[in-house]
Amino acid sequence: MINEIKNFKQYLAGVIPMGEGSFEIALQYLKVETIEKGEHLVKEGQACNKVAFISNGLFRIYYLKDGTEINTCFCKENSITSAFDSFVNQVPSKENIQALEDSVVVTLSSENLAKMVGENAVWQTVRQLLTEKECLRLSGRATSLSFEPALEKYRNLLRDQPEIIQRVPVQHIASYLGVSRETLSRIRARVGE
Amino acid sequence: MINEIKNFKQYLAGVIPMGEGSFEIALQYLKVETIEKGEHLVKEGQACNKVAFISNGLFRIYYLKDGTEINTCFCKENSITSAFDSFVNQVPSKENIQALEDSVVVTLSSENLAKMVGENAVWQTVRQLLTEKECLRLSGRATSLSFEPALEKYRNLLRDQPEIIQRVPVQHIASYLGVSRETLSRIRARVGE
DNA sequence: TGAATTTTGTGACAAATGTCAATTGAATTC
DNA sequence: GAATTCAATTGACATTTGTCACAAAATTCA
Repeated sequence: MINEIKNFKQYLAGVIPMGEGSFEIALQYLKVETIEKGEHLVKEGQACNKVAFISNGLFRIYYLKDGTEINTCFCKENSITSAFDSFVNQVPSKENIQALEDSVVVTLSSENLAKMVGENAVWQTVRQLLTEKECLRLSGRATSLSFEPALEKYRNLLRDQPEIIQRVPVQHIASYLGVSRETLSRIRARVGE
Repeated sequence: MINEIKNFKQYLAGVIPMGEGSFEIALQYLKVETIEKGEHLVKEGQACNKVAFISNGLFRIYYLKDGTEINTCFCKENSITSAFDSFVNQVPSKENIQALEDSVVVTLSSENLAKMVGENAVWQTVRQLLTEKECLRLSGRATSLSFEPALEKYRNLLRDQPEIIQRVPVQHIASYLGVSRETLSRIRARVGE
């Protein structure tokens, strides 16, 4: 089994204990893709009909508001990324997913996921758990966006996802936190980070 | 079948087509509760082990930050409310759910929901769909909190949930939008609403 | 390497929002 | 129905943040 698939298997094992053979159903459906820095995994307007497990690399999810990009999420190796609304409701995506580093992902189409759910109920549970995880992430994001002043938002990010600050250009972080680049610049100068 | 249960059945029919008899499994597990204005359905620190379908009335979900209440959601009749994190992960709730009007709800414990999933797979799908719905709601909330100036936040709320503005005290709306009461007051004066 | 481009940082100022205090208005209670 | 409490509004001012302009630094690419 190639490394990327192994990583995915291991990731799932951390989400739910899977009996022998449950994962093997997936093998025929999984696809390994290489995405270069700057390339898009999903573009606005496309239907995003897959989820991607990131074996290696880093992505950002963003959408356009009045012509400017607003980042909503950074996804790094050993996690799953997708344009959620598009994937779930089979509608064109409003979101873009772009690689911030050269990346390798394992993709699974919604169609094939549906087949897997039919073959083994554990995959339904996987789907449920991943959805719940996404809920918690979004809930945390909503909390950190409301009422926190810019400094605290930055500190929270520093606490919760310190790697992001190392690996993501400042302009993208600013947009993620909902502050201007300049404000974030000044905050960083003050924090001494 | 009493009215509240009927309402719940009808609500579910809108979420997923349920075959004859699928809903009837639930009857033995559902409980109808009356909550007076001001009372709490869930309090911080408790484990929230149930979801509640609101047949009648209105609730707010809020948490405490440095002693002040921050509202994260308003839930009205014909929708479902719960302290999501607590329900899913069986941990003490950080959220409070309080009735803003005299209300009647139909509750279902997580324990019983699990039983129902065992008896009929459609309930697993119900759970999945409701979780996805919650994701979309949270995603929308995160979007409206980030970068929108106060005026636009208010306009968006006016567009998306006009009833809330009629039925919820202004102070609670301000906290929901992430602005001070005073600022919201001034915005309302300007908008002429 | 060196030029061009992009990203980041800084200063000056304007706009938006928060805070505090006082007032008005509405709801509740006795 | 008057008194009391609570909620909402308004004014004055301080603080935060955004915007614009430009400089410095880093990165990209020929």
